[in-house]
Amino acid sequence: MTESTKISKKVIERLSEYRTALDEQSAGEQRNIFSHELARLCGVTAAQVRRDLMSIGFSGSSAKGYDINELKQTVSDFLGFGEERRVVLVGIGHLGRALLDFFVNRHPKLVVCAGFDVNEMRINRVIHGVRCYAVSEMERVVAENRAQVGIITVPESAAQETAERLVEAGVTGVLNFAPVQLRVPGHVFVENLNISTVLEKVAYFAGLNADRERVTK
Amino acid sequence: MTESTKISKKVIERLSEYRTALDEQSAGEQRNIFSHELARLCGVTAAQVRRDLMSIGFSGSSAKGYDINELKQTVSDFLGFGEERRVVLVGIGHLGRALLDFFVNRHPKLVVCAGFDVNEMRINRVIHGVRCYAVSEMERVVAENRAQVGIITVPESAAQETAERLVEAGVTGVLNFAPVQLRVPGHVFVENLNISTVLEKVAYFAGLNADRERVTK
DNA sequence: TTAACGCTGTGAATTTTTTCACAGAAGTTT
DNA sequence: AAACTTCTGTGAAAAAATTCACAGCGTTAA
Ligand SMILES: NC(=O)c1ccc[n+]([C@@H]2O[C@H](COP(=O)([O-])OP(=O)(O)OC[C@H]3O[C@@H](n4cnc5c(N)ncnc54)[C@H](O)[C@@H]3O)[C@@H](O)[C@H]2O)c1
Ligand SMILES: NC(=O)c1ccc[n+]([C@@H]2O[C@H](COP(=O)([O-])OP(=O)(O)OC[C@H]3O[C@@H](n4cnc5c(N)ncnc54)[C@H](O)[C@@H]3O)[C@@H](O)[C@H]2O)c1
Repeated sequence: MTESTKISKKVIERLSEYRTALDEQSAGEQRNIFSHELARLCGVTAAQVRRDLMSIGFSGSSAKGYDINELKQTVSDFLGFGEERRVVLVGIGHLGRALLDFFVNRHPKLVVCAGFDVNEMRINRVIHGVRCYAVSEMERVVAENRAQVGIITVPESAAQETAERLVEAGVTGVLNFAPVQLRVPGHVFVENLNISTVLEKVAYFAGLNADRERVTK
Repeated sequence: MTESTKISKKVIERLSEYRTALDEQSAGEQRNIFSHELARLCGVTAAQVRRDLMSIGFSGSSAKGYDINELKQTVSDFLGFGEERRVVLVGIGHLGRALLDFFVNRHPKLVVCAGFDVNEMRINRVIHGVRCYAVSEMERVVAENRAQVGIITVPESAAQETAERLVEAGVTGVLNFAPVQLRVPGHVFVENLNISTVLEKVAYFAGLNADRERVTK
């Protein structure tokens, strides 16, 4: 094991955002960036940026700030983008297809290498550039591709069994869009992304704000 | 103002999850639920459930736990689902259509009442049951519907202007899927949901886990 | 050469979030 | 009716995340 101190989910998320922001900037001619500039791009504080970069041992100069290319490289390496990471997607429905369309050829290091579905209509076709298979082939295809990440966009009722199959096939990280709590072995990382929950949260605060406006006026 | 103490985003998110979990349970005949049961359904601790419910002033009985119906009602009311909340969606592309399909008639109190796009092909049509308009009609339609929430699924380059239009039209909460930091007035709540970031996070931890497995074995 | 500036890196303080741990309630058993 | 059991509600402790605040450095200006 190479790692010294464990780094939290929150920090990883922000590092990913820093990298994305820098990528978008990179068309520009700017070679360096200050913590407060990066902070503004990502909607966090300058101190937070410095802390996060400190936590991965990256440092800049007080006069110039951070070297953009070096920083991108360091963060990419840290996130494990030194080599391609393979991702598979299960459930090629509305959301699954949107994600395929979005990720294919978009990300340099995360490549969606296969899709799976139970629907005959989807099987053995290439959708948005990704070959789709029957779920019965999952074990083989995941292994052949050495895929570590699985995206679950199947109906809620099929999510648990899908997770189990993915784990069985060798996946160690799952991004789950179905609104269920998956039960997986301890060595598997699961992130549940429940879009309804997020929307309900937005609605709640939208309501508070609307009320406040009404009162204030 | 009615509110006593402010409740954090995290708590709101979990409350939403509790409600969802209970809804799914509700087919069952169980009338009461213990904190540890609800906790398990939602992947949190029992203490957390009790704390969260305490924070909205809901209490159960030590013998029976919480009354499911009462709890659903209380949480729903707290989240502002006493009345219908109107939502509009801008950018009827791949992701936008998936979301329309998903939310329409799915949520009892969050109703997507209109969609907007610049593409002629989408305008003045009904997609997944939702009427779609030209963005030039946003002000009128949002006002007529008293929509408080806007979902942004336009390309990154159009996200900021879309946000401004939405806010102008009266929206006080925005769920933004474009990977940019929106600048909005202080009375508007913005939640950025960057799916790439989430996937990168999953990939990172999947990598760690895969490494660990390899070492352990 | 000296002074001034604006930044980074980072202990320390603060705030936020989570967990602990237990008194007291309500039911059950003996 | 006493002894158990198992839960909730909640102070208090602990842990995690964020912010403060400033020494020290490289750069520029005079
Ligand atoms: N569409 C959205 O915007 C959205 C938003 C939030 C959450 N979700 C969640 O994402 C999931 C998918 O949503 P959707 O709208 O794309 O649904 P969908 O019905 O359009 O697609 C589901 C797909 O999964 C396939 N499928 C069913 N069982 C399967 C199995 N056992 N193995 C493999 N594939 C299987 C179906 O054939 C179908 O193609 C659901 O759990 C939903 O709750 C969707
Ligand atoms: N598809 C996904 O799974 C996915 C995942 C993560 C993030 N996103 C983000 O969501 C956004 C949309 O993604 P998509 O895949 O649906 O893209 P898309 O190109 O399929 O859809 C974009 C839609 O927005 C419309 N549009 C463009 N400019 C507009 C404007 N000014 N006003 C109103 N409508 C406008 C287009 O006509 C099109 O219908 C992008 O910002 C993308 O980065 C998408």
